[in-house]
Amino acid sequence: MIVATWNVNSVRSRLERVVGWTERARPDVLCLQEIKTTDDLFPLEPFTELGYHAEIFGQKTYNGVAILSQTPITKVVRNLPDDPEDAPRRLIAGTVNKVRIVNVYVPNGQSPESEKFVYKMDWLARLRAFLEKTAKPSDPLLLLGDFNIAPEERDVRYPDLWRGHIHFHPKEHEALARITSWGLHDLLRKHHEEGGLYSWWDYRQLAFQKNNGLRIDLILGTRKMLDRCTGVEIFRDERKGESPSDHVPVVAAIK
DNA sequence: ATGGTTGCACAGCAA
Repeated sequence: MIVATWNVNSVRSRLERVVGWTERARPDVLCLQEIKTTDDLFPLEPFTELGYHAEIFGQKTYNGVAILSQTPITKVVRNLPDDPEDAPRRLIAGTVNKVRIVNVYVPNGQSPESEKFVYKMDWLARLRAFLEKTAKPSDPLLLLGDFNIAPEERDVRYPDLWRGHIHFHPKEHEALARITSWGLHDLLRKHHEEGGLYSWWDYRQLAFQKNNGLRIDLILGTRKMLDRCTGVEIFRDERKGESPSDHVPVVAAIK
């Protein structure tokens, strides 16, 4: 089973690219973040033509997540249990081929001094509680998406410049460690020890041309998933060409 | 340190 995550930064403005990549890569499961559309305006047809089922959890203008799958998606959950009805739409979970898929778009946090950073920390704590409450570390479970956190120095091109800012802040690392300590492993690190593997480059300051990147799009898995994982790849080329997302797809193969 | 770019939606926010 091929499982992919991609923050597409608007599925409607990026439709041709997203459909084109999906057609070539043919993931069994594709988790999208920042679809930036309400459910009724999600461009479903090109995906159903490719044979995908879809569970969408969108909103106007911002955020929004979706799971596309070549096999049916069951037991769908939208947002965290303690989220109010009008909370930003950042989480959708479902079961595909007996694997629990938890697709997240973690809050950006804006800056470590902002209220939004407090919200990011709280959201991550509630995500940890959600895992505890709804799953077991012995389950076949993947937690994947845009974490807006680069785990380690080797995941950041210029760690000394990023340290203490959002995406590479000690408090974020604590919050992420709380989540992984529940029983999750960074699947990419089973197969790749090296640095320089990034999934996001800012649109500004020619960040991609200078390779000022971060690995903030992660595929975490329970022990069973770690054992079944046969490879993880980052599709760096999707940052090139006409109107790319600022993120690229990350893909895990699960036997 | 600041401001750089993109999307949505048509000003200014979020990232």
